[in-house]
Amino acid sequence: MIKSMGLAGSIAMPADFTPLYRQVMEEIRAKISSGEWPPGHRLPSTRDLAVQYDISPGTVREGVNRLLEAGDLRGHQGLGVFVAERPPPPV
Amino acid sequence: MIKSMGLAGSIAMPADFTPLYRQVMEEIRAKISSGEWPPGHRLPSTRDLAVQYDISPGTVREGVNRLLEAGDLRGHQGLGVFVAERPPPPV
DNA sequence: CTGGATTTGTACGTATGTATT
DNA sequence: CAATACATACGTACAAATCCA
Repeated sequence: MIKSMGLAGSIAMPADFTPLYRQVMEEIRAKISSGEWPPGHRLPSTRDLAVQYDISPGTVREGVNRLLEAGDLRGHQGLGVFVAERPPPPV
Repeated sequence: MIKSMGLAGSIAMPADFTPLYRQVMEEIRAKISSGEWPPGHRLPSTRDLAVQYDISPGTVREGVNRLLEAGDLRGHQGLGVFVAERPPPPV
């Protein structure tokens, strides 16, 4: 689950803070690794993910963009974002 | 050089259109490859690059973010963005 | 065939927080 | 303390592609 922690206006930021967009990446990668979202699976729309996580669409997009760049996901305009058929090559 | 081509309001979009943020990535990678920006070199600030390219800071950031993720660049808050000392591992 | 709805992709803008000089 | 610069988060707008009634 993604917790925004109410950063704005908070007194102190925890040392182990993980940015929301990175939490999004972790959530998605976890679902892929666990098999909940197998290769070819279509993800919920950006807007739906934003509603689910209670964060802005732009922040979801930020995380998804990096997974697209990394090769974990494949995006198709008008269709959706899908789990890559072949996992990205390890570093 | 980055040319925005005046997308908004244009009659037709060229088939070989490359997004502005990708042109930014190419420009930066070209300067790194050519040796103009060697490892450890500090890049101009995001704002300065935006002025140079005549695009918005957010779009520069979009390209820089992906190069940071890919390992080509290293960012340091309050300091700037630097060419990575060691090039990212090839895919 | 046409038009609307949906969804990704791109671009821009604003605000705030954090780190360094 | 002030200025600079990156990092994050949110928001808006429009274009392009797809699907479907």
